[in-house]
Amino acid sequence: MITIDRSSSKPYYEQVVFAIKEEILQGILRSGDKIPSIRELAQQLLMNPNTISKAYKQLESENVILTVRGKGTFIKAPDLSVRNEQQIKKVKQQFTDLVIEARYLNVEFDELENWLKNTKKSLEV
Amino acid sequence: MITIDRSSSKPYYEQVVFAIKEEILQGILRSGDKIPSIRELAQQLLMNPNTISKAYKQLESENVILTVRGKGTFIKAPDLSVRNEQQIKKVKQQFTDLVIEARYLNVEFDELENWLKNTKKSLEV
Amino acid sequence: MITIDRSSSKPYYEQVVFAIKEEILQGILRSGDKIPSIRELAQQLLMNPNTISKAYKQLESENVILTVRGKGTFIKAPDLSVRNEQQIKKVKQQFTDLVIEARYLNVEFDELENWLKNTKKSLEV
Amino acid sequence: MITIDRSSSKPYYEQVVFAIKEEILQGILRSGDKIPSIRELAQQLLMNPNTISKAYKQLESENVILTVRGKGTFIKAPDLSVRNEQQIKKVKQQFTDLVIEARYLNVEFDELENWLKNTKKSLEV
DNA sequence: GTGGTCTAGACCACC
DNA sequence: GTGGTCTAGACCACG
Repeated sequence: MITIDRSSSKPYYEQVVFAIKEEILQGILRSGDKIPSIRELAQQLLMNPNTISKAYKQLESENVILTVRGKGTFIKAPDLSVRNEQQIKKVKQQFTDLVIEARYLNVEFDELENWLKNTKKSLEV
Repeated sequence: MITIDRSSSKPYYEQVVFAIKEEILQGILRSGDKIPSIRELAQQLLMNPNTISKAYKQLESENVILTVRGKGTFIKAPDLSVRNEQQIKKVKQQFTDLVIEARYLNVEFDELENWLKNTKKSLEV
Repeated sequence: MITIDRSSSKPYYEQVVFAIKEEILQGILRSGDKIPSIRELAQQLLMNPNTISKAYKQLESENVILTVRGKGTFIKAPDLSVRNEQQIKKVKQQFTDLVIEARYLNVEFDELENWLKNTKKSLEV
Repeated sequence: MITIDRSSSKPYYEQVVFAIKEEILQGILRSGDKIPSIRELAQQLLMNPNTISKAYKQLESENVILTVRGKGTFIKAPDLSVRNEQQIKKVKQQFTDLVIEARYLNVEFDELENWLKNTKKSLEV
């Protein structure tokens, strides 16, 4: 179940994109599953359809979902053989930045490793 | 030496904040060291003094630097005894989100651990 | 209603910060209330939007208000369980200094107690 | 013994003014006592003579000290019969502002009364 | 419509 | 010389 944090500084549409990806990784959504239409999800989350539309467009451009006219929107099987190295580089940069930020807040590397392990566990289906 | 990525979407002033923190963690800047004046750094980075000022103000509010009137700005010894748990919580959330993002890009957990280790190494003084 | 003392040496943006806090303590503003947009308040007080923005940013960093994108700015419920002892120490120092200053102006302690009591009354909702 | 907090945002000269007043209230300095010359105090506090000069000038304008050419500078007996109501009004405003600030930091009125009492005690000669 | 960022240029207090 | 404040005006992302 997607929930939107309206007080977060993260754009709503990014939160939606992220939530879908998370549910896929958790196995809640699987390849081929149908996801709600833009209007449905907008109504469900009390959001503007434009916002959901933007999220779905981004998910499409990232090859996460597929929209079939007249049928609906479906989860696509992730292509494990291809890696978007450019994207990964970005994420890596953000990762490093975040580690530095955490270190500056007196978070030890051991603690960071724990964070990583816990996230790993939470994604095991 | 601070460099600004003008094509990044990260605000300039945040990049400056981050760069200073990084240099401190790397041991390049040490407690008591003088950092360039607002005007100096602005000229050096070809930026507006207001932008640098914003960065310095944030660093001061985060207790990273100390401003002494007419003398300049100095690195402050981080208070290792205090942990801002509220801030840490935020960073942890970002960390978890980033891990999920990375996993979706087919980055294995082993690779993430390597990123962590490498960052650790780069910060060893 | 916020009024700015343009002859005061206190920065405008601090006066705004202070005025908002005062209205909250007086019960004029309550948790969840919407406050004017930056542009609105700027126009109303005949000030530059940047100045109001600075005030709002400080209020947000102090956890007094909450900014919701495209919706506006709202009063946040103060977290009564957390005390920022570092900040309190600063205020205590200022308080003590001010008492000494007052004593030097021949203000008796009884009078100071009255000031305190009157302020208390004015904040009783 | 005067000490200057070089990391404070309070101007040095104001700190000097304040310190002299405090010593008078504490009974360390009494009416007629000779205080160091500008040069002496500047050397002692490792400060620029201009700064001390500014402080002394302000103290003179506030009728706290008296400079006798060729003799030195002396503490003046405070005139208890006259009250500078304008100054007091200013201080009262600052006082009220500070109380509001403290209240916002979850400092109860009882605690503020204690601060007041403790300051009173510390000034009893 | 909202707030966030950045630039440019001005003035001020402090040292 | 230093940093702090304020104004003016521009552009952008988000909803």
